[in-house]
Amino acid sequence: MRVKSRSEEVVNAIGKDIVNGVISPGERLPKVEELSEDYGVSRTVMREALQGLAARKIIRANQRSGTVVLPRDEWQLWDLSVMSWISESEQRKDKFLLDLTEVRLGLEPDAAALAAKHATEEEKARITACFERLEQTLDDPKAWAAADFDFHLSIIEATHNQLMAGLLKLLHKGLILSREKTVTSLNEHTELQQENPTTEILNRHRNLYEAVISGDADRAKAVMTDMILRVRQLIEASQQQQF
Amino acid sequence: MRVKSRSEEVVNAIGKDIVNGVISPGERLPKVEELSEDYGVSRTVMREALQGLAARKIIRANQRSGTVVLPRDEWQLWDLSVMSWISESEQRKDKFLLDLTEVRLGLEPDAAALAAKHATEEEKARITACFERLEQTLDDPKAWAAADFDFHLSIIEATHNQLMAGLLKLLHKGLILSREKTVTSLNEHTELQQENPTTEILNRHRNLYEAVISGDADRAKAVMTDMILRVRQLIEASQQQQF
DNA sequence: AATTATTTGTCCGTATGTATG
DNA sequence: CCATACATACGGACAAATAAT
Repeated sequence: MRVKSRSEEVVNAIGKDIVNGVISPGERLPKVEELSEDYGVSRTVMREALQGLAARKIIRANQRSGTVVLPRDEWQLWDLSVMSWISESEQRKDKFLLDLTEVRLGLEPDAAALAAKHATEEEKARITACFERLEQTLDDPKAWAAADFDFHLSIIEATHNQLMAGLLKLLHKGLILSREKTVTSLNEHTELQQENPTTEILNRHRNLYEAVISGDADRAKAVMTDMILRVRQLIEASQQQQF
Repeated sequence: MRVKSRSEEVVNAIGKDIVNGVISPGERLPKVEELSEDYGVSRTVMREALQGLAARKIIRANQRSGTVVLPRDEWQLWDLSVMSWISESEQRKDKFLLDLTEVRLGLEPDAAALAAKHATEEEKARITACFERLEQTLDDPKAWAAADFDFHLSIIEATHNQLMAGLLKLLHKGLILSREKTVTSLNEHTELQQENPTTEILNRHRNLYEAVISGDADRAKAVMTDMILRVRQLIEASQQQQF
């Protein structure tokens, strides 16, 4: 396992505080020397940490006038660290999951259509292998989640659009983060709502799989749209229920 | 204007070299001391620069074994700096512009629909103001481009989805970068293709504007889709022509 | 308009940690 | 398990920018 550097730790600590409103946009951070004392690291490390936050457009450093927190709409949300801080934030995580799903709804059906159009034989073979893994892990939720991730990934990477692929990869990682941090587990919830959800879900995946492999872009798009709409329903239901 | 720090300059220099294949994925960079000598900066600055590249998943630093360039599919493409390097790369920029447009096609129609559904009175007023600015700048290409950017932004921000808004903002900035670096200017090209493109384009924008203001989500989505498909046609035509 | 004070930005000598052979 | 080579971390000094006086 990869061990986090000191500056990464500090980035996470300060980043979480900012996301959770402990420090608000517009406020000024203490100067570097003070911060480095607070967090028990050298100025070098603290400077690197501040640069990490600045790269994500969360703070801006100005000579003499100090370092300030930038307004929320400037933050670079499409970053795994920022996503993890939001996923852990009680105030933010619900809206975050819905927003992610909305973006997914725009992109992933198109990605499926592109994959149906452009997948090479090699890519189709990989998609097939991923689907077969899905069939075999119906009874093991953890293995199924991993297989599901790989299945979607194999389709995403067949789009031959690196920008879209990178974005959807990040989005799915965000979804996983979001699910991990959700106490009222979505898995448990789906089990409550339906008698036999897994075979129905597998059939949806089979539809998608067949559409992509057979090169039917329109059907792939439609099936993917349905799948995500279904997920959104479950999320909305699960979030309603909390009150 | 904001002046770039030394480390930012070094990030750009090395980043461009990597994007252009001067240094390839898998290759190892010289050690920090050597690099800092090559670029005429201190080790501190070079370390900050390397961290900037590492944050974008372009390199990974390992103790003892040194710093290596990561494979392309790990790079964080959704970053303005990375986008600017690609936009300046002769080998990459054409595909990049098409890929961007494809992502736009997935997202922005949905964003328009969301805006039509959720825009507040205040946001509608801003959208109206932006549209009126469009009407008034028909004869000034530079002012029109700026007004166009703001018009799209005003719709994007009415989605009430910060993730989508941040993404589309970045995407539009990427489009601008891409256009700036394109020698065979798209503007000139459109003028060659049509007699009177500007009024037709304005009418498309009026359709979109009216749909959003009247809360007609389906129409807003359809009009936006048409607009982007039209842009894609022009891009494809312009890129074909280069040979 | 000039000076000063404060804070970030830069430099470098040194020490420590860690993975590789 | 040791030696080596590299990134990582420390801290004191100075440079540059700019808000306040």
